[in-house]
Amino acid sequence: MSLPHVLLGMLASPASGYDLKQRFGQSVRHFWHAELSQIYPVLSKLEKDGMLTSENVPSDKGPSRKIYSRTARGTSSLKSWISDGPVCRTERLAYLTQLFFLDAVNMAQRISFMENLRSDFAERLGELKAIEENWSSEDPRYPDELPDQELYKQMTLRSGLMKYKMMTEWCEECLNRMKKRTTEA
Amino acid sequence: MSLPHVLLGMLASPASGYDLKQRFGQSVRHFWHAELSQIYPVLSKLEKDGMLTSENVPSDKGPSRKIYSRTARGTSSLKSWISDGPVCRTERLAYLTQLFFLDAVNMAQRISFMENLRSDFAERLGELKAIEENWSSEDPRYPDELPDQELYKQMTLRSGLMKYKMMTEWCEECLNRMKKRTTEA
DNA sequence: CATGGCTATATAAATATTTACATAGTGGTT
DNA sequence: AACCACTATGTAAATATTTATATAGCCATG
Repeated sequence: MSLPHVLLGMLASPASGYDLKQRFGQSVRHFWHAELSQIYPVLSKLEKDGMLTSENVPSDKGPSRKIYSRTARGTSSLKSWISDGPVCRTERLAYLTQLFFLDAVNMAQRISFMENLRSDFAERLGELKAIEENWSSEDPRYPDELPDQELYKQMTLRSGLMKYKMMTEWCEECLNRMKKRTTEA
Repeated sequence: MSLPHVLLGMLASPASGYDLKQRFGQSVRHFWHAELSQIYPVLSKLEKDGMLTSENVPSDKGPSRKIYSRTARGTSSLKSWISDGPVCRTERLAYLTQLFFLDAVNMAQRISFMENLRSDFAERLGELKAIEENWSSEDPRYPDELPDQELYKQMTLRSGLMKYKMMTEWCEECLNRMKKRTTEA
């Protein structure tokens, strides 16, 4: 699977499991997600395998935090995962499957399904736009003069922006085609 | 999970597990995939739950086939899955994660990664175009006069065509930006 | 007639993922 | 003081998924 490598990648700077989960909720959200109950055991295993080291840091708020750092071996594992080439064709888009069989329900439900889908895409687009606006206003180098470290993150963001814009428009188009049918019938 | 519902949806006409796997390899490929070893137990369970019935049909080629048919209860389960609204935000795109951390490897590997990604998208786009050409040449109603049963399948196909076209162009753009940097440096 | 490939079904073992639960301190509200 | 929300780490149980293996007949190729 990819989660160990995702965590290794996100540990460019030291962080706890809880921190990593927070990071999932931000820029990474549109292409990966994981629960804390999955993250913790994976971090333990990575430490056991010598990919990470950990340090207990007392916290002023709540229990002490277990901060993980990437080892040279962890970095090398990340590199070879990327060097092995892109991991594709493992996508599972449940909403497209639902659409594929949408004729199973009545027209009101079809319209409602598509409207909900459009809302979801629009919401995600908004989230990514907010990230972009924030980033570009804080860094005058955005997007073309960014250092390498950030360039690829910007490309990832851009793919998300393009995708959700396209999918929102596609939903609109589908809705128009559907509504045209109901008025004609 | 969604696999039971995906199988229920694909069983609009009776089929064996092997047949269903073949169907995964066609139009459904760009948004879902499953192994036979996962399909067989799910079919068994669906039968146990009264969603499907099965019939053993002797075959002229190889062992006898177990043909599943959807029951009224199976159809109703499919309907309620769709009525519950779109299942979103469960995507895991490993290749975008790899890109996100692409600065971990050297420039030659970065270029190679992106070229492989572009090839993969281009290949998928080709597959979907072939499906579309085949379909539109066989059915003069394509795409706007299609019956409801096929309209939503066409919309799904269209979203795939748009997506892979966009992603291929995006890869090209990324490669140009990357190459511009190497020549400038 | 041995080898490999295709159709076809299925189990076993390993791994990945989700959902529910357990624990524990801090700070605020009712 | 009871309750809730938030930070923080984790375990347990259930479920989902992949990879490897087993079986078995049919057909073509050498």
